[in-house]
Amino acid sequence: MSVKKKTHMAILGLLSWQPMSGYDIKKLIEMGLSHFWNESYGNIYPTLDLLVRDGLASKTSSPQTGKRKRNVYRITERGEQLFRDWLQSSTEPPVVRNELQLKFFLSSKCPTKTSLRIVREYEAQQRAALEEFRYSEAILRQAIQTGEFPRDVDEVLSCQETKLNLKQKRRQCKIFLLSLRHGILAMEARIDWCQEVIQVLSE
Amino acid sequence: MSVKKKTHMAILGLLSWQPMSGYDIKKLIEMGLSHFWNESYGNIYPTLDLLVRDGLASKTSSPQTGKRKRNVYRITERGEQLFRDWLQSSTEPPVVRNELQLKFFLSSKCPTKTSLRIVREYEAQQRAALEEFRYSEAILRQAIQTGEFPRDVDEVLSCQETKLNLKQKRRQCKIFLLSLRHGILAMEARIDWCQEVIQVLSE
DNA sequence: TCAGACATGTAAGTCGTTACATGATTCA
DNA sequence: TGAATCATGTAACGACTTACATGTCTGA
Repeated sequence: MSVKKKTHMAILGLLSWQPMSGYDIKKLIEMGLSHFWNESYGNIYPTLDLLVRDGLASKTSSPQTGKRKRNVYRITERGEQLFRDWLQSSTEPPVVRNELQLKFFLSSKCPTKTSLRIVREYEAQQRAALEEFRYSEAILRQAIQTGEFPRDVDEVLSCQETKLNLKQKRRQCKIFLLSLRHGILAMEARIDWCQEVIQVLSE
Repeated sequence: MSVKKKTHMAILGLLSWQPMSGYDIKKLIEMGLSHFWNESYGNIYPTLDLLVRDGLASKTSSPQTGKRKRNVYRITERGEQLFRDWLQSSTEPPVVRNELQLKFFLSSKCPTKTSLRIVREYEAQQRAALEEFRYSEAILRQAIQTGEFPRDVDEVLSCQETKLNLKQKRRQCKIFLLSLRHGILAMEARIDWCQEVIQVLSE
């Protein structure tokens, strides 16, 4: 059993926090991971089946009286083991395909204003995204300081099985924040780059 | 004819510089674009066929006497048009999947040293890549100042069809350099992030 | 002469998304 | 009552990559 399919590991990692349904997983990723990871339903549901097939997770259908049908998945011992192995394993740098950079590069034979338009669009996108990120950042910083976790953050952090104490929660929240910081620093660097381009090409 | 398949546009854009073979395209990408774009042979050759089929490029087989077989592709008027349309079109931000960030995020329930190991590996990777980039940067800066273009850079920039003058070459070289700068700024930001993580998690 | 670059291509597989299909429950 | 959200799934397609297959030319 090699450690390679990333979706498997992503889902396993989330299940290692708490048992969840496919729907939960999707929502969780949308809420807090979308700036570095994304999954579609069409990928999540089949993967959950495979995890069960391979004994890495177990499925509990819960059509409890009056309740909606819900398939809750729980990570198994083997699943935990595989996940830990993957966490330890080295990470190959991804093969990049950045369409905007491609456009910019290929604009070299066009008029300068073409290059500039491309870069300005990029800058606007980055600035807009950065604003949202900074907002989330402020909320998280507050939460870490005060110990008062906003509803949605708490949902992500909370775990019915093993009640987390405040210290554990704070640590998780810190990681959460640092993940966000990666996005923020990356965006700031991109905006700096845009400024540099505009300056150099305007000479 | 919509503007969507990125590989088509990447190849069209390179052909807009000068006629090339599939092999040339691959080498060119490996040499100068790999930090923001990549293509495999298994993608390039079929795409070239499609471009010809759609009238966006023309193929000239040249098994000239004594020469090796070589299929050279030339962009057509329609191809140029489509490429320009694509350059003008807006660029959607890519759906990201960053395995390292995923690992870091999912390490939040593990011991701190697990998170730290992940980040330190990342930092080492970035520093190694940065060093190479800085080297290329120095060469390009020199070239722009002196007007003396190194062999491989010149190969990328040169164009048998329409001889470029020094000014045009310098502009292309600037774009080349600025593309590199994007990579450099991104890497520096990532290294900064690693430092921040190490500091915060060591408290 | 033979390794390594040059050169082209295909078939199978990987890994994912989009669109579709279905239906229950909640709440305004 | 009907829109929104909850919830699960599948089939078709998309956009590649990898591995394979094949052969040529060049220069040490």
